[in-house]
Amino acid sequence: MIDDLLKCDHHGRMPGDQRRAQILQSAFDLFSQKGFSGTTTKDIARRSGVSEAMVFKHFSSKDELYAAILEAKKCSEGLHKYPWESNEPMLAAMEAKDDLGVFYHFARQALEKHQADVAFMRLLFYSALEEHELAERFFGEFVHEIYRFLGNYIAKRQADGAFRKIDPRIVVRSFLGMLLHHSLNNILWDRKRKILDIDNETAAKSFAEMILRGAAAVPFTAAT
Amino acid sequence: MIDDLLKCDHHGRMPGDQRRAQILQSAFDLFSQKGFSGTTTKDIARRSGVSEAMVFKHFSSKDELYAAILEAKKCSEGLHKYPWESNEPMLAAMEAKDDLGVFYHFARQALEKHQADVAFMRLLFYSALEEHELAERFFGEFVHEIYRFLGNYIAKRQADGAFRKIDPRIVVRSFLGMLLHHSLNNILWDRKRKILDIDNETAAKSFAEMILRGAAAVPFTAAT
DNA sequence: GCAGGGTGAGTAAGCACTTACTTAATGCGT
DNA sequence: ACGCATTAAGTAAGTGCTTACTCACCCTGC
Repeated sequence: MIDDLLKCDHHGRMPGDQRRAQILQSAFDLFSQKGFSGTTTKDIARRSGVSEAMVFKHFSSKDELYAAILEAKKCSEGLHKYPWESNEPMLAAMEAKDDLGVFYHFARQALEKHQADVAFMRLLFYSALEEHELAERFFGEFVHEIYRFLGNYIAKRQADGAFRKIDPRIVVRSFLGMLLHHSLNNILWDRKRKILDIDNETAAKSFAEMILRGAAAVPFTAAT
Repeated sequence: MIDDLLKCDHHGRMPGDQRRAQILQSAFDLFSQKGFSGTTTKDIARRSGVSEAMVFKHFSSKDELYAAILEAKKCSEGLHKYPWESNEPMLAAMEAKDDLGVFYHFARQALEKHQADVAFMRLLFYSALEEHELAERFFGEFVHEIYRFLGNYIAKRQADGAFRKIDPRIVVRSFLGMLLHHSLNNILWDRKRKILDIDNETAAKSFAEMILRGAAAVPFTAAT
């Protein structure tokens, strides 16, 4: 996640930066599993293979450790921050006004990301419930930008006459709802996929088609 | 919630049942605010206006207190458990094969319930993250039943030729996604309604129309 | 030889939970 | 209507353990 080099379960000494990253990673794993108040600094130390004192040599408090995780995540996300960054197929579809393609590739990227980063999703949920200000800001900025970006595209396509008259933010909310709820089911409530077991491609395709039919001005006919 | 009589901040003695209910309510409020491990038995006692020992006279452990909350909720929900119980307009719409009415009244009831019971929603989220077995069972049964009920209706309407060929569970997932995500925004991430501020009627209407256009066999035309 | 990674053994406060005890209500026989 | 036993509501002050956090002091590789 943060740094793959730290995987070596090195018994002896370790450069400071590397040990710091390892502690960060251990804390991340544990916070995402058991929440902030459900995780002890002793647990974090044990998982990092060091004494508790080392944790406090790198981070002055448990709270600071939490803040450092979010800071690290914010940076490490980098180019992959939004589902349209480094998503060439989606940007190409936007250019070509291929609405189904736009929604499909957006959905695909989002679902893959949720699946690849279950721990981070859990952490975000915990911090939303615990009302950690940093997480709230993180989520606020991120979601706001998605509404802006997708909303703009929808408004433009409404002007083209492709989409019916409806508040674009409602379309975005519906679409994100499908994606997030699907991921939430897979992460939290139905991890065994007992209710619905479909792969990301099928899900992305279904949700894209659903939202497109839902928002289209003229009856939509599937390519297949 | 559990019992309104307990509102009296009665300084002196109180009948056992009443005090028990009061402690249950305090614990419910605190668990939903700060999670299970974020809440102390001392907090619960203070909020109930009694000593910690009283908490343990009524409930043998913190875990049992948690279980008692879920048990109490399970019963108190009663007739209002599912969004179609005591929802005459929706059942009437089903009878009349008024698909828009079915989705609208379902959505309306669900959104109202989420809004009225924010604390319970938070508690369910916490317990999903904390993987409390009782909460998982609670959620599993509930969601499973919703998929069965709505899925059946959709399958029947597919047989009528009203809905296109698509796995009904995907339609249900899309629809529940819209509703839950909308409530989640209002409860957790966008409590100030900065991104999207619409009332439940508008939301229910929009989502119902969206899912119906998304799933309909023939192009849907709105009544308005 | 010394900077910096690393620790063992703390500390004070907080945790879930218990014990030994006091106080207020409720019968109930006379 | 009274005294008195019984019971239930309530608590102060613990129990042993865990928590976040500290400090004095080792090593070891360069």
